Amino acid sequence: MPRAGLSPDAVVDAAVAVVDDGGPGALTLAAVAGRVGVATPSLYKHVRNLAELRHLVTSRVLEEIADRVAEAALGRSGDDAVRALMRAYRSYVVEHPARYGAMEQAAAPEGDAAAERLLGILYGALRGYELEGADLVHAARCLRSAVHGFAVLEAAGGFGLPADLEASYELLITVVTGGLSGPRRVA
Amino acid sequence: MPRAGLSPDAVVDAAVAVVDDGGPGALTLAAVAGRVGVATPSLYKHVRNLAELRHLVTSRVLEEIADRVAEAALGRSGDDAVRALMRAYRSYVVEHPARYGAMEQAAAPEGDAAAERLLGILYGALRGYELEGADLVHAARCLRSAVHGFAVLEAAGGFGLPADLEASYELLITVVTGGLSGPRRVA
DNA sequence: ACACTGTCGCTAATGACATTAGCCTACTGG
DNA sequence: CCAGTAGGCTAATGTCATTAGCGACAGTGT
Repeated sequence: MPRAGLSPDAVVDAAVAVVDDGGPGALTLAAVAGRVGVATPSLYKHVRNLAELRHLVTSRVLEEIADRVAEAALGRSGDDAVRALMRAYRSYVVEHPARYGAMEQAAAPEGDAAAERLLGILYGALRGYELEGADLVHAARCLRSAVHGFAVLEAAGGFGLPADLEASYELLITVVTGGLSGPRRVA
Repeated sequence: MPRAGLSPDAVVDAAVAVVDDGGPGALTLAAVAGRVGVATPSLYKHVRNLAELRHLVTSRVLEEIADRVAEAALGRSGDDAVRALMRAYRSYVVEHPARYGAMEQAAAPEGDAAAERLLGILYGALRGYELEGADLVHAARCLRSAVHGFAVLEAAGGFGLPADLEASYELLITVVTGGLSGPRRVA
């Protein structure tokens, strides 16, 4: 038997592919093994178990989002940065709804590097608003809620007709930028 | 063997209880059967399968949220109504995070009555803003995104420290009400 | 009282998965 | 060339969902 030449990364690649066709529910070790042409137990040489594989998948997805969002926000600041970030975020979800949905099954591990990075980018985009301490934290949470909420609903088909989703999202962007840049200090 | 006196509703009750302790991942037919003191296959007399049970659970949760939110918004209008609605929504999530999380595994069936009702309440709360047609739809989507996004993140422990979540949510309320009542027509 | 019928619960069996144990062999460094 | 390890495999176990088929109990109409 020739070696399959697997690696943890290759397993995650395959897992992502499985999710892409078939949706989050299709992510099983059997499916991944089948895709890379290996018996199911062989995967355990590269991945601790299904739970870990799921975490690796969400880390991968977070990395991809962070890459895209970082590039979009690069060289921008204030409302402009937040707008670009939000649009880039959604563009990922629109392109890979199944991947985004896959994250629901395994939250990012505490202290996950990709999650931290994405969060950092988000804080960076808010820098232009000159928020301090707790206010900055609150603003970041609002931004996350808005972006993630829309993403989850759209990825899951939670909105009725897909029509005009762009316009809805533009409104959300307006609401968020308007609300976070305007009224400081809400307590 | 004395009858257990089950019914679809009773099965959903038990399923919700299973989710409450144990989290969404603990929802299995075996666990539900054990809780009501019945063999697993007996559940099929009341529920088509696990997928349907999950849907029934999400309908139940949506009903509970709709009840709470409807009462909160009753007799209020405009920003006041939206504020009350948002606070009531989150209060449910804080009390029953596992139930809320359980909805991720089974989106509301197309045309689900509870989902429609909740959506209707939401539209009702926005009535005070005098939005028309597409603008109203966009506003509703923004409201849903914000509320659901925050809820998902909080229920999943997605925010770091739980500290000050109240303040963060109040900011979100301010952002949403400010953004939706102010600038009509964003196109 | 009594048979009748359908409802509801049970046991047995099947099949998909995850996971573990233990074996065997292809590479890799000396 | 040789040894050791990494990476694959088969076999076995346990949990679950799901289906099939069996029996008992409750309510109905006589």
